[in-house]
Amino acid sequence: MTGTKQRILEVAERLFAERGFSGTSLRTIIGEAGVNLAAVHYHFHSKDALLEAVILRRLEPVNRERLAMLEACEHAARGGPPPVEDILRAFIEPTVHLVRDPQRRGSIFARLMGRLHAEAASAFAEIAKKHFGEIGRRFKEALERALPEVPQSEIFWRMHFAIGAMAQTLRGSPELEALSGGQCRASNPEDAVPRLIAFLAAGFQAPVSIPHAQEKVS
Amino acid sequence: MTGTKQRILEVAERLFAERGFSGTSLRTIIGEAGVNLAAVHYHFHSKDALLEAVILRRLEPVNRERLAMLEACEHAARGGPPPVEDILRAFIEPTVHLVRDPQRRGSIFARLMGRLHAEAASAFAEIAKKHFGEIGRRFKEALERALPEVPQSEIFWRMHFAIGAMAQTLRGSPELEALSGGQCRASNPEDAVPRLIAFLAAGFQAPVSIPHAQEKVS
DNA sequence: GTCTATATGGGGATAGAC
DNA sequence: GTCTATCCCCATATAGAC
Repeated sequence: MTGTKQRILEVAERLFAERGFSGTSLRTIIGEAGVNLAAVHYHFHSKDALLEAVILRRLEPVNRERLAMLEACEHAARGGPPPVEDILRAFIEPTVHLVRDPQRRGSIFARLMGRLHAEAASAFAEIAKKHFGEIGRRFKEALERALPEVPQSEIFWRMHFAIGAMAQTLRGSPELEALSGGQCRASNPEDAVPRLIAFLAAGFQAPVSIPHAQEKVS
Repeated sequence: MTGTKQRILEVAERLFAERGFSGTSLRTIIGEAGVNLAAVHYHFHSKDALLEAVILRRLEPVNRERLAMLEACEHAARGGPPPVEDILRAFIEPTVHLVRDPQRRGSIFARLMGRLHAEAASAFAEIAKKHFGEIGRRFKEALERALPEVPQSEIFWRMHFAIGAMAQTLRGSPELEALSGGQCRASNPEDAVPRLIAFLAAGFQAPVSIPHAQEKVS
């Protein structure tokens, strides 16, 4: 039966999300998945490759949907730049409302993404660089067109801040939820995403006060 | 000689920041510190306790300076609420321009804080909850006064986003720096902090569009 | 306070039978 | 494809001499 490979992927995804990559051992994974240790090395070749498989399984559809949403809102804008909110939504929503996933597995992967943004796992760093390059450029261009008054390098900074806020939201923050006394359950994407988009859109549109050397300002 | 304890603390801080907690072994630490393995267990009792010592050594002065800066800007506002920018600066700058540290050790700890915000290390979760509670409440109150038009629960959300953006900035992001072709070196606090504050201040002042149940709106 | 030596367990990976 | 058995190394932690 080849449910084995699937079960490994799903348990690994959950445990990596909960405990991090280096905090999760293959033996824990196989224990919860009820499979044999050798099966992991048979289906994937190493722990690093398992992580890569876990990520790619979700990231590729997410990135496809991101581009589709971006193109849709650009088309809707009929030549002009779409509103910043729409561009941000195209980037953020596919990560949360993951594909057409009946269970809540999407949010588990979202937590994994948020967590891996912070972890050292070199395997992830390469994957991120490889798969983020194209997406990043595409959204950067869209944001530049939508924000002609913001210099190019400042767009990078603000994308940086935005991704941090998004990653924090994806992974959740126990101490802040505790502080709010349950008023803000960041783990609930339906509550979080519209607020996040409003916050980030305002940030992107903030006036630029820091001098930027040798740049086209529009 | 008790340089041993110091050297362990400093090497551990750097390695935890670079590779994460579970990604760093005591053996790597003692190798770089040039001390004996048993010395770690003698001076600290366990790896968890070592992490706690590493964090507390920096976090307590940081939180003191945060409160001092907050009180200073509140005093300067003479009864009225201080500008949001000043409140944010009081929270962010002490993490970066750490105490009066001659070397660049401050930024190493900053990276550690950014990274640990994401890692599972239960030891850190407890420390964060304990030491963030007071600071969090204090800054939440200040932000509420400065933003009377923003409902209370929305303040929590925006603090959440802000801390995510701050943590990302503290820890740096190789893929974004690569994308920018070196235009935005997030690891350089002097460049990052003023931009981060401007971005976050705009986000905090964004108009509130999502309905908030049963709350004082001012 | 600092060392050597060692206890004890867990880690990723592989060979080879079935 | 799946299993058992095992290699080999690394992990945290401790005991006890100096």
